Amino acid sequence: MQGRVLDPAFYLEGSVVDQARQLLGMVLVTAFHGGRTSAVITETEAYAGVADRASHAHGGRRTRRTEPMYAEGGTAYVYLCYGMHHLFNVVTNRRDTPEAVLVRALEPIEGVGVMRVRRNLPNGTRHLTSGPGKLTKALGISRSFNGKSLLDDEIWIENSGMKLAKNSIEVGPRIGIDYAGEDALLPWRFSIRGNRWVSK
DNA sequence: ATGTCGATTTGCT
DNA sequence: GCAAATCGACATA
Repeated sequence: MQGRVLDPAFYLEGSVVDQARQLLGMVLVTAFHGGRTSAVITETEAYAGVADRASHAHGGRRTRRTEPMYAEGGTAYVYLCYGMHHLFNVVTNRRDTPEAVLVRALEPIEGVGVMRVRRNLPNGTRHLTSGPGKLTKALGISRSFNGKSLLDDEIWIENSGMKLAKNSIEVGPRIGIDYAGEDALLPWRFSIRGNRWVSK
């Protein structure tokens, strides 16, 4: 299944909610000295910039940590969550418009052996990449990837060309953002219906 | 199958 | 200090 690198224009046009939905079915690839790994994006969430109370950039908050969210669409935003998990986001929109898509789950394609080693799960298991903290570990995404361009050759996204039917996309509220008040109810979480590789 | 809890660091108050 | 875009270990049923 040979995909094409996603057109840079994808990251710049349209709303982040649409982009989160469209990223389902696309393939996230990492390639560096530790090996090459790739996996289908099966679950995403949209974080819609300064107006979204769940977003790290809410109200224009701009710190060392959130700085990559303000970069041009097509940049990686990787941050440490709960002091131990790296979470990977795809930054979208123009510079200084801080929107991002959190990638919450993947279905492995290439490099399953490497993923097992990185995750320290020697035996067959379905939990390799079914969560936002797990998938970064499996693909070797640490904070050194923070701010990297997705148009470069260490981490990028390929468009498989597969078009998902509307009824094969499951929609719901985002996870773990109870602090966001009413915005916690927004239907901005997307996953491939029936796919086993989604978070719990 | 479901529930509780500890880990561990960053960024705010 | 405290809560956080989480995970895995362990307990109980």
